[in-house]
Amino acid sequence: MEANRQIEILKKTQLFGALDETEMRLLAARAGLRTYPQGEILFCEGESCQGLFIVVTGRVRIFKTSSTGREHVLAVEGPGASVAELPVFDGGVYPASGSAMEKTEALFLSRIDLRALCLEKPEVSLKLLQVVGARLRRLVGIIEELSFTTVRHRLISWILREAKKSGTATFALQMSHQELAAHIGTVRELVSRNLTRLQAQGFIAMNGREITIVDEEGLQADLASMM
Amino acid sequence: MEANRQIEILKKTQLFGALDETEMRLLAARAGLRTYPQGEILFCEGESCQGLFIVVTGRVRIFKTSSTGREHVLAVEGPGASVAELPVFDGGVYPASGSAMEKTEALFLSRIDLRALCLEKPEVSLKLLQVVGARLRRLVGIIEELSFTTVRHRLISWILREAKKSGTATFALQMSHQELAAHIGTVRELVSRNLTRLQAQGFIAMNGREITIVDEEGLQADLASMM
DNA sequence: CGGCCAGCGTGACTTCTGTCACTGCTCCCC
DNA sequence: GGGGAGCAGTGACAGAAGTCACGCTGGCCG
Repeated sequence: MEANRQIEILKKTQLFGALDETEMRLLAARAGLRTYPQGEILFCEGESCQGLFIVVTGRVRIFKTSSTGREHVLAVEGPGASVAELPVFDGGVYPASGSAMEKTEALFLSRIDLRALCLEKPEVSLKLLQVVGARLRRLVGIIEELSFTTVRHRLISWILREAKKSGTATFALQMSHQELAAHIGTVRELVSRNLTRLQAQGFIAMNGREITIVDEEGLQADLASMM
Repeated sequence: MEANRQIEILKKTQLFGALDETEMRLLAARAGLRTYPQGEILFCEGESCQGLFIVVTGRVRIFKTSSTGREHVLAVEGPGASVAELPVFDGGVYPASGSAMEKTEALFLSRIDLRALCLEKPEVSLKLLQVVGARLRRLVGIIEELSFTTVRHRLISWILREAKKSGTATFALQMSHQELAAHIGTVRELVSRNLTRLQAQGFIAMNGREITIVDEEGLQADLASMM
């Protein structure tokens, strides 16, 4: 049953997990499941927002594109997360674009339905505020990094974060330098050069697509000294 | 009557303007009016959020500080605006600091009260989402500028925005170069140099603290060519 | 009136950034 | 096995960004 599957999905989302069965059914009836092949655009910067997406499977990359074609990734959202929450309130345009990093299924909820739900179930609004708040925090963090630090610093931060995420000192670089560059707000060449330099300085070791942190304290110290 | 004055104030805010008299009274009873002299800190980056501020008079400057002391202004909010909306949802920390740019009065609402209000009056949540959404848009805009453009570009954008705001080609620079630098994410010296250069190139004319746009199209063209 | 101080303008540098161009490498598909 | 396509490393630059150091000015206060 399509509807039952959707309800299962909805239960796992931060936004709607707390709704009761009846609400859930109503919501599922309104939501449309869409499938996007890898690389497909879900929504485009500048387009008018029509609704919100809930990622079911796959991952969605939220990014800005410059007029020269450079990209800056603002966030990557996986299953259970919502994307493009803005439309609930104003009917403005999407501030960034979203694309599927792999084959992705997403539920689409129109702003009209969502708005109605918010008015009926105030908890949903609060959850939404929570999600948007987290997003706001992340954006402020990005601004801080861009405004006050160098590419090297951002790269080190990224490496440390990634290692922490994996739980060990060694982790696999799962993306191309190009993509990593888009994450930390620079270009491919600088990622390449800075990685090489960190390796030459004995802070990290690289083996194919694997990065090992050799001297974590050194990296930390480097971060501190650059500030 | 203090309470009546507060109600007058609340009526003019985006957030609570639509509430009825009863609600308004309740809210006013809960809110605390605080006064801050010029330069005083309302809240500090990293402190745990306890509530939201409504600016009554004066202006509040929202900014990030780097460890070297550089600052980046994220927003300036005047009467009727709310500041630090985050606490409604999570009890996390303030992502940035807020200070009074001049003598400022602000109403403080605790997160508990606000949360209760949101649950009771879903419209308030929607308004909040609208405000937070606008903030989100602005932050994404800042990231875009920082990530893709130069100081010169940001300065030109700022000048064009400022002129538009004033409605004429001439407007007064109401802040020091230092402060302007904090707005566009750079340092004093670069503001000074770039202003001089724009003047030398005949795009703008400066007379004391007054800036006149001489060649708006030239500026626009410059923006376009840099991208 | 003299001194002080914040704010501005600038020169001299250093370091960072981003671009271009070219070279390999590897994987994949005919 | 032979091309390609896509990614990665690197040298060479040009221009931008930020730092330091100074000198100047105008306003304010004692």
